[in-house]
Formats: sequence, structure tokens, C-alpha cells
Amino acid sequence: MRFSQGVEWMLHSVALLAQAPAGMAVSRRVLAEHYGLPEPYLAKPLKALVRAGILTASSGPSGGFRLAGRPEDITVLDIVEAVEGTSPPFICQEIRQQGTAGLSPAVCQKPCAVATMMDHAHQAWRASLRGITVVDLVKSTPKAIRDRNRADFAARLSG
Amino acid sequence: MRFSQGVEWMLHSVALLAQAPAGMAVSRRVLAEHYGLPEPYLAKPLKALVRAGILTASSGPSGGFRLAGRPEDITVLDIVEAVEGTSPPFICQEIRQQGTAGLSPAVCQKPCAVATMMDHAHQAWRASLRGITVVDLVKSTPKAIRDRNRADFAARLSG
DNA sequence: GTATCCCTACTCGGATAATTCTTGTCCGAGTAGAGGAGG
DNA sequence: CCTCCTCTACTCGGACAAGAATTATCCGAGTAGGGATAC
Repeated sequence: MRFSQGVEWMLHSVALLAQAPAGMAVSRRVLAEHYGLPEPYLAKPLKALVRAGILTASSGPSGGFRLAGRPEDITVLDIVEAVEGTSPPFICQEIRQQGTAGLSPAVCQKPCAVATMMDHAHQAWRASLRGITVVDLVKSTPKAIRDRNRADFAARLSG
Repeated sequence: MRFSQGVEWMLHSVALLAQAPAGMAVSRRVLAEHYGLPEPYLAKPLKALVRAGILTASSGPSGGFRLAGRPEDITVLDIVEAVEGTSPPFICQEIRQQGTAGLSPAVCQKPCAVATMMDHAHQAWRASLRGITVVDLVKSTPKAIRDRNRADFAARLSG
């Protein structure tokens, strides 16, 4: 059980987009070069973020991606679920209703204890990620790096 | 991102094994018929539980699987991690060290904020599952079902 | 009647194919900006 | 000098292969129990 790499890529990319000057769009190519990632495949998770309403995309020269809303309103959970999907990792197959000891559907109207507890754990995981916003992510990065990113963006705007 | 089906199978199977009379071994075939599962493939996750020390296996007639320890000492987390592995779903690839904006290893001695928070969420998930034992699982099943399981095991012992 | 031996049949364990999902890649549609021509 | 038009080049989006992990399956090694036999 492992998350796709797109999760890490998008968490870092969104944090980087939050550091861009207001109104500036960052292209897929710039993101790929910034982190040394395979550029074509970045399209897949980026598109997922656009569909989820986290990013907006614009075409043409000086086009690219930018945040759709305020960084303090975007949680890490939003990003992770936009890439990985909202489906929980554990999906009850109701095996208690099958086999020689199969239970009648009448008895199984309430979810079984296994499914309930796995769901509780999943909600605990979600709550942990929902408590962190993109602003928190940016604040956690060392100031020297943020300064360098700012200078990098400024150079791109002028050049 | 989805758990393998073996997780659900083993959670139910261990709960069922906990209801068996002391010393009685339940074979793979009985488990498969009980839940209507593909019998040959049950071997894989069952073997994982044996390797993890949760179950013990015995060969020959009247052989099968039984709990290795007391049900109150076996947590749900033990079972899930025995089947799925202990590797966390998010593994930091340190992309901040790559690309044109790659950071020097000296700056990256402390894990990045993304990895730290994903790990916190994973630990919250583990803590939730660690708080539930097999005894809790059995107690959560309706009494009528437990009685039927007990009668079923008794019939198997005599017949 | 009892103890011993053998044999059958049932068990788990590892090695082996088919399928689904993630990963990686390519090319086409669309658009904004730059440059040149005309007024 | 200003405005309009065209053209270029850069962008995203969807469709297309390759590899890996999960799912599913088979057959062989080992063992415990039952039955027959000898004492």
C-alpha cells in the first residue's frame, strides 16, 4: 500500500505556487525543472488539482498554474484527496454475508465492527491532514529557501 | 490507494479463530467455506500472519491455524501491518534536493515539513487501530452470531 | 485384548500465470504575446 | 506615432505503451490420525 508519487510532487508544487508573486502563473516546465521531475507526467496530478478546484490553469505564453483560492483555505487533505481520490483505503466487501455462514441482509443493516473501526482510523488520519494548510507548509520552510524562491520568481518575471 | 483484500479477510478470520474452542485448529478450507472466499489465495495472507507471530500453523489431519497468543494482546494494527507491511504509505523522495533548485544535503538533515506531517497523520491512524484488540472485535459481533459460530465449531469437533 | 506398524488422506508452504493499476510518454487543440505592416 | 492583423511559439489536455504490484492458481513436502496386523 503506497501513495502515488504525485502526492509528494503536488504538495511541494502547491507550496511553491503559494510563494509566487500574486497573479503570476508557473508553467509545468518550470515546476519540473525546479524539482527535477519528469515533466510530461506532471500533467496528470496537476490536472487532478485543477479539476478539484485547487488550481487554475491558463494557456499560451506566460501561462501556467496558479492557486485558485487563498493559501490559508487550502488544506493538505484537499491536495492529497484530489490526487489520490476520496475513496477510503479500506472498503468493506461484506464477506460476512457470503459463504456457508452467510448472514441475512436484515442482520447486516448496521456496518460490521471491522468496517466501523477502519473508518474511524481513516477519519483520524483525515483530521490530522485537515489541520494543516498551505500557509503552514510555507512557514515551515527555512527563510533562506523562501528568499531564494522569491528571487527566482522575480528573475523569471523580468527575464 | 487501496488495501489488499487480505486485510479484510484476515480481520474477520482472526476474529473467528478467537471464537474457536481452546486448542482447536481451523483449516484454510473451513475458513474459505465460512466466508465464501477463494480458498487457495487465502494461503498468502495467512502465511503472513504466521510469520508475524500472530497465528500458529499445524499440518496433517485436524491441522490448521490457531491464535498464537491471547486475543486481548492482539491489536488490529498488528493484523493490518502483518498483511500490508509496516512501510508507511507516504515515503519522502527528497525531491527538494533535486532539480535546478536542489538544496544541499546539509540543509536537509531535518526531514521536510511535508514528510513530517504525513508521518504524523500516519501515526494518528496507527494509534487508532492499536487501541482495538481482537477481544473488542468479538464483543462487537451480535450474540446470536457468536452462538451459531460456537455451535458450528462444536459440530465440527464431534463430527 | 493390546501394542506396533504402515498407509491413507488431509494439511500448509512455495513457485507459477493472468489481471489491474501506477508510471512514463507522446502528440494535438487552443491561446496569449510579439512583430510587422498599414493608416 | 498609433492601431490592427498575422504569425509564431508556448501552454494545457487527452489518448497511448511499459512496468510493477496485486490477484488468482497449481502442485509438492510433511504430518497426524486411522486401520490392519502381529503378538
